Amino acid sequence: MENKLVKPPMKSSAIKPRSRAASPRTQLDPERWVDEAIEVLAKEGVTGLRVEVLAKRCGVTKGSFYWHFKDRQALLDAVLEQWKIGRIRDIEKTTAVTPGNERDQLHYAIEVYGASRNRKGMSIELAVRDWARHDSRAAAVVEEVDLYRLECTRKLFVAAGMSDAEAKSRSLLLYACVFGLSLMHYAHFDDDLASLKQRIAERIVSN
Amino acid sequence: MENKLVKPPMKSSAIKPRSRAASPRTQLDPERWVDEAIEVLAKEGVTGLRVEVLAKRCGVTKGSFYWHFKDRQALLDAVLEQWKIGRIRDIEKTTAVTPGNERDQLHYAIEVYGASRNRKGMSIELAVRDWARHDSRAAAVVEEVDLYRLECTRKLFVAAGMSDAEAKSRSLLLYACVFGLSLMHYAHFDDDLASLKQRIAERIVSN
DNA sequence: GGAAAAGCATACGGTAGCGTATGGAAAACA
DNA sequence: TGTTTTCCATACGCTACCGTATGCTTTTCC
Repeated sequence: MENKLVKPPMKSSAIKPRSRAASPRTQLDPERWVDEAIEVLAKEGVTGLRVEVLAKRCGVTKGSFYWHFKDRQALLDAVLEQWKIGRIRDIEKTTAVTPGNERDQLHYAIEVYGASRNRKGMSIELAVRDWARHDSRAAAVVEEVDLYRLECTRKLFVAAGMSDAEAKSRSLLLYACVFGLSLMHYAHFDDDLASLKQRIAERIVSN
Repeated sequence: MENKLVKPPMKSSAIKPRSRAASPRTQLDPERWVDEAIEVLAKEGVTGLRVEVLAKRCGVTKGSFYWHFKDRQALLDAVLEQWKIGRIRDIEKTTAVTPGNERDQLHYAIEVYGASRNRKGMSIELAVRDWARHDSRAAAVVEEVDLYRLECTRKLFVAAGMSDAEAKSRSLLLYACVFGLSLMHYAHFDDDLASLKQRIAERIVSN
């Protein structure tokens, strides 16, 4: 008893935190909670992220939750942390400079968010950003991620031959457009949305 | 009794819905509720738009609310309707074609949202768009407003001498960027955010 | 001035959610 | 095997909501 930690020990390794080697049985949840929480966050937003709802999704009750987390806020913090880690790792993958095809990478960075695929990722993105409008913790994380992203694509624009000032403005334009598009409802604005998006991408990336 | 209407009579005129000409006394609230609701919506989001909270803000109790509205959903519908009306009227004002200075109008349309002013308007905008992610009614209204906006700026781009296809893509780029920027946290990305925004606006509007 | 309606307050039942307390089962350890 | 620790279920009190019922007060109308 008296074990209410903000974060449980998290015995390092991914599976089987126990000492023995063979016990794939009841499968206890170290960070399963956070993964499931992010799912709910994407679909319902922060306000829909209730501990009793989450527990039901995990097939357990609140009792389990409050053993792993001090309170709801501790879960929210963990969600933000995991989201940040994941985003930064993703950005590094996408924007690692490979001299010669920087513009292709920029196009890829645009497409990766825009399409039907990665719909879930964008849902999380929007949920976190809306969250950030009311919560300073979330706002801080979003700022961190944004600055990292902006810096990464800025480097790509510089590597593609642009001035520093131009690279900065293009970098901001790129992400603003990506997130903005995901916020709009323009499905009936044109028959050929693909080429519409293509034009936009060219406008962002080209000289 | 038995007067539960989805919308009360709304005796046409703006003030004094009564017949007599002189009774500026207790000030009963026909659409005051909706105005106040939009305030709350901007600050707390749809999920924060509770009838008891709203009633307290209006200085009354639920009893009053449920006389004016059938239920919470009726208020939400009224909010959406009023938002739509207001947006469309605003767009018409901003983008009315006055031959010769279409590009200035486009720049103005960008600035009008971007700056410190109109912070409240953008809060409402984002709240409604987040709302639209979970509610089909809100989504329909957002789509309507978006298509109207996109069409208006499209005409401006055409009037400025662009091809139809180019005008469409620029129009979409414009609004995506405007909303996207309001979603990001880039305050520390550069010392001179003003010229950064200026560059972006040029990229959107210029040839 | 009195009846009728408008506008609001109060009180009630019901649900959902948070966090706590406590006990029980299963695993780990000795 | 027995004790300790881990992990989870159940039950509780509390608050914030929604929507309804009912009654009171102020206008409105005749």
